[in-house]
Amino acid sequence: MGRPPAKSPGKPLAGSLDRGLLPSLLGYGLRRTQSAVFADFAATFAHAGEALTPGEFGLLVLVERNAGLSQMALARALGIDRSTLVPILDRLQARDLLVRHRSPTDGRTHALALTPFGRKALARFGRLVRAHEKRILSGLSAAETRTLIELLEKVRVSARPL
Amino acid sequence: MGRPPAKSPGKPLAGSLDRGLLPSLLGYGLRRTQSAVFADFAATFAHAGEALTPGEFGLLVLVERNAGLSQMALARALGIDRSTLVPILDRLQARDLLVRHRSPTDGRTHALALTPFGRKALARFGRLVRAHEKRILSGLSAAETRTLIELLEKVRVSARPL
DNA sequence: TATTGTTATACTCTATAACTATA
DNA sequence: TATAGTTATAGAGTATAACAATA
Repeated sequence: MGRPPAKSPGKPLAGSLDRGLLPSLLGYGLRRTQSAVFADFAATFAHAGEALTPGEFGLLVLVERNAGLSQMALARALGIDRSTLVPILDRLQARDLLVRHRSPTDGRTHALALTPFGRKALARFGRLVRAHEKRILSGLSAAETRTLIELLEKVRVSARPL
Repeated sequence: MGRPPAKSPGKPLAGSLDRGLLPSLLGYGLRRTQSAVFADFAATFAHAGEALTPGEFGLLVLVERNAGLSQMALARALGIDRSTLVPILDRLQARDLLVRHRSPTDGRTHALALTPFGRKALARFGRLVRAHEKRILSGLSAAETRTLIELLEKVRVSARPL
């Protein structure tokens, strides 16, 4: 949930992957763009004295909107294994952003919820994410933004479902 | 260089990140699409009995096109630290895809090059990548593909240069 | 001194397998 | 038995710091 930024390529070597080689190299463009977007996300938070990864943000939003959900349900929604989720929740819980409550109805599950502090923090995080999104989309018109999101979605469904 | 696929989200919980929350959530769409594309890449290679990550493919192409380059130059081109590159090259060298030659002019550097076997393998890999790209772009017209790549590039330059 | 490659170390994300508690 | 959460373990990407060889 938050691989390090991987700085953008330095000097373009002969035959950089930028173009030429293959039909389109969408995969490569996607990776480069994502890397830049990730770096911008991190820089936005660092500049505000906050620390959060895009994955953590998504997780917190999910918990806020589905208070009481179980770790299994959350793991499924995030597309990760339940064991992968454990240390991530440990960290967020250690930061007092969320808590694991014992479910009264099913002793096996934990009911996840944001703490009051977590809710306040998430409101702050949301503002930062909005500023971040605004910046990375600053070169696109509203129509282009919609188009981009639509095209990404089309690609996503064409990629192997697995 | 090749983080595991991270399966696509399962059942949509209330308030999935899919829409609503923020202006556009381009970052989220980007991550999901990239994850799906990565999975398709892996599946394409696995189906052909080959194993390679997008990062390894990019590295091999760079070495093929810039035979003799140093590890520092390659690390810079890939945007990773030189120490990160070492185990990656170890692995590719162990697979006999590339070799580190001592540079005759500068004893500190290694001149990287593909092996004959590596060149043949890369030709095979290129065909698989083309098939993969064709599949993930199957839902887009040629014009849409161009548009997508252009818009991704625009986003990339808007994201913090860092 | 500065640079290159390597090693040691440390995170994080990812997974599988096995264990515990509960159903 | 089956499910939820945890732990143990392992592989890969990422980095920083220190070291040897070379410039």
